[in-house]
Amino acid sequence: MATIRDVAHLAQVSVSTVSLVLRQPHRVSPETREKVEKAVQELQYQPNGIARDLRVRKTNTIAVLLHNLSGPFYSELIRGVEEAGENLGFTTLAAGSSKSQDQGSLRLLHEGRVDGAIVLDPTISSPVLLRYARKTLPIVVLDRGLSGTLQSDFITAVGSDHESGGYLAGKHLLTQGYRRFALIAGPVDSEHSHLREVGFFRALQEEPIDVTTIPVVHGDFTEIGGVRAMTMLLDHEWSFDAIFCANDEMAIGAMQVLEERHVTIPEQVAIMGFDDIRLARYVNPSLSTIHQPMYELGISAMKQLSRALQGKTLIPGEMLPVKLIARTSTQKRTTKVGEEPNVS
Amino acid sequence: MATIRDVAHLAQVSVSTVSLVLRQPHRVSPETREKVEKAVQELQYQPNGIARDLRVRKTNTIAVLLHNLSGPFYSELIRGVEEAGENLGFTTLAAGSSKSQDQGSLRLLHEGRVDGAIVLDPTISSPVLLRYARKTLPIVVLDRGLSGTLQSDFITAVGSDHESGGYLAGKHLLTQGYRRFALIAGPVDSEHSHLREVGFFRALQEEPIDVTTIPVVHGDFTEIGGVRAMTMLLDHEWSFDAIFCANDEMAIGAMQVLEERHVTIPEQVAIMGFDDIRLARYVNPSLSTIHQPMYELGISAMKQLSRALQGKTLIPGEMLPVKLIARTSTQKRTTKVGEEPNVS
DNA sequence: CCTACTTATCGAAACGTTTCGATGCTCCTT
DNA sequence: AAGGAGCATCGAAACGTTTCGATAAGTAGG
Repeated sequence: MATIRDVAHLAQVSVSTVSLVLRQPHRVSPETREKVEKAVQELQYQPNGIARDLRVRKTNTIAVLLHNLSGPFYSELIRGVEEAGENLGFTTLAAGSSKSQDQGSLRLLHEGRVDGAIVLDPTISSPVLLRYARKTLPIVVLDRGLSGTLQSDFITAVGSDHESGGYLAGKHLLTQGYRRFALIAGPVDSEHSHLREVGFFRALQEEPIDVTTIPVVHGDFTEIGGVRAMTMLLDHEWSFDAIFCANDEMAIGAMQVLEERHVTIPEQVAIMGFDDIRLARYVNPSLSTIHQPMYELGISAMKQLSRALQGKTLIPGEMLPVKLIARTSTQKRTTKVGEEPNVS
Repeated sequence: MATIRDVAHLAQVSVSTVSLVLRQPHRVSPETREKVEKAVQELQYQPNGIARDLRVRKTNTIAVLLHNLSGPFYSELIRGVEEAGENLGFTTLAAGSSKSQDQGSLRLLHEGRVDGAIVLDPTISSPVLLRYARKTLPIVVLDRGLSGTLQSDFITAVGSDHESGGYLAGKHLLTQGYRRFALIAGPVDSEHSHLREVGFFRALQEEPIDVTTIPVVHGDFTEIGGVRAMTMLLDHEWSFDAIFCANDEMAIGAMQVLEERHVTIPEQVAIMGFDDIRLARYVNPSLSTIHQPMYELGISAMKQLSRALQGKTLIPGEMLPVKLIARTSTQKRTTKVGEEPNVS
């Protein structure tokens, strides 16, 4: 690889002049500029970004840390980050996180290879993030909780309004005429699941419905977890006419069990998910759910980061609105189904 | 941020000694080692990766270039790359590619920020890649063609065996008893689609079946493209009892049209896709397809890269076997359907 | 014609590491 | 006791840029 020195030599000028031509062409006379440009061409010179970064102490790069790059769930979100980043002049890197700290994505942070980070990986603990965050490395956590209070001025969260989502789900099921509910929640320690549950119950209580009689079983956010949860619910002969699942994956698992047991959806039981993953539209019946504004979340996160890098103060914790997506799994009950819609 | 100089100062040793402690601890006496380690702790010293990279002219980082990070299709593949990379001591970065060349992912390549690249993005042209590839920056293209002959020793391809995939699909439909075929291909310039088609026809000719009478319509690999293609096929009143689609997305689009028109699958028409995307298992009826070994492809690509970086020569063009996934969309025809399975 | 200002170019320092060869020491061998 | 080997430590150069202050040359004003 040719260096700036080689170019300078070939063009018979100093190294600094070459640099000047590259960065502020107007400051150099047309003749020398041309000489230099010719040399650059001839040598196919490409400035070394690493050297540049070292010198200017800035990389114009931000990292997106994912649990694994596998999540189809996050694709829209990343697209938002990337697009906003491009407009703002940043290169976006995505990295999955590996177990060891000295390798993989965390290396990007502590070795100063990026100017900022957007963290989606729930397996990276808040204390760890807190340790890395600093003026020259602001961090935005996205779609995940930030357990404990945040001491740092250089870290913030953006996410969607899970509580409202739960509320929307509850309201929807109520207006559709359902009255006897069951809940398949996420892991107990999932803040998101908890918020969705809280919102859901808030809606029911407005009716009012006695929420203490509603069975709640905790799944693990996976399809198979949904299968297990639903099986349990059914085996214990709980009665209900609508199920709210804390995410779509579990809802889909639950639907499979219902189908096997010849329980019709939505006639006998309505089912509602959360997230609006792609699959939701395609399962049979199509799954009603709550849509999170993934793309907008990405944009928003990137903007926050950019603000922070300009030295502005971070906005503490942004929350974006979600949207109800009504599909057939919660279609209004036909009156012919002979069950009284009574409370509890 | 503390630098190595600060550490040296605090520990009362030279800079080089600190470096030695960090890289080859055994070469320094226990006493000084301890002094240095204490200073490192106290200052929370983290070596600057950029400076290190500049000095040693190596980044231990490889880039995965995607068209957009959105592809759920590629998640398994990236997982393979990442895992293999981790074992080999590389950090993996994924980057979507943007339009401008000076920004985004290509910057990683020409500015020397990575030691190698795995390219999945079909929008990056082969000449461009050819220009970047060199001894110190080997490139592996994955799951995409490499148009034209390859002059470079530093670039290679790994992909799956699309021709065999097509063949497998053809064979499968034949053994299931189908005899009158139609084809929904990809874009005309898609090498993959072409290979799949070739393989498919090879299978049919073994029967033998006169392939010249088989209608082929070109889609664009999208769901909506599948809808259009299927509509066309139906409107022109072609008769067929099985359709091979060059990918699952289009197959799913096609299925929607069939359902609307009350054509039953697989009784009246069987349908077969390619790729085995997640959705394939969930559509109704579930879609028979050809599975590509995405994870293995990722592993393989990473290994190639690692070989190249060790100065070994690249293996020219690896091709991994695919697998038939038979589901209900091609279920064996029941004999009661009164159509003679005649040739042509 | 001298001074003051502007413009074009340059040299050198700096960014934070790693690594090579040099410098002392200590200890062993003969 | 002299010489050599081996070890611990160090100084300095190098990686490839950018940028600051200096210098030289040219221009304008009085």
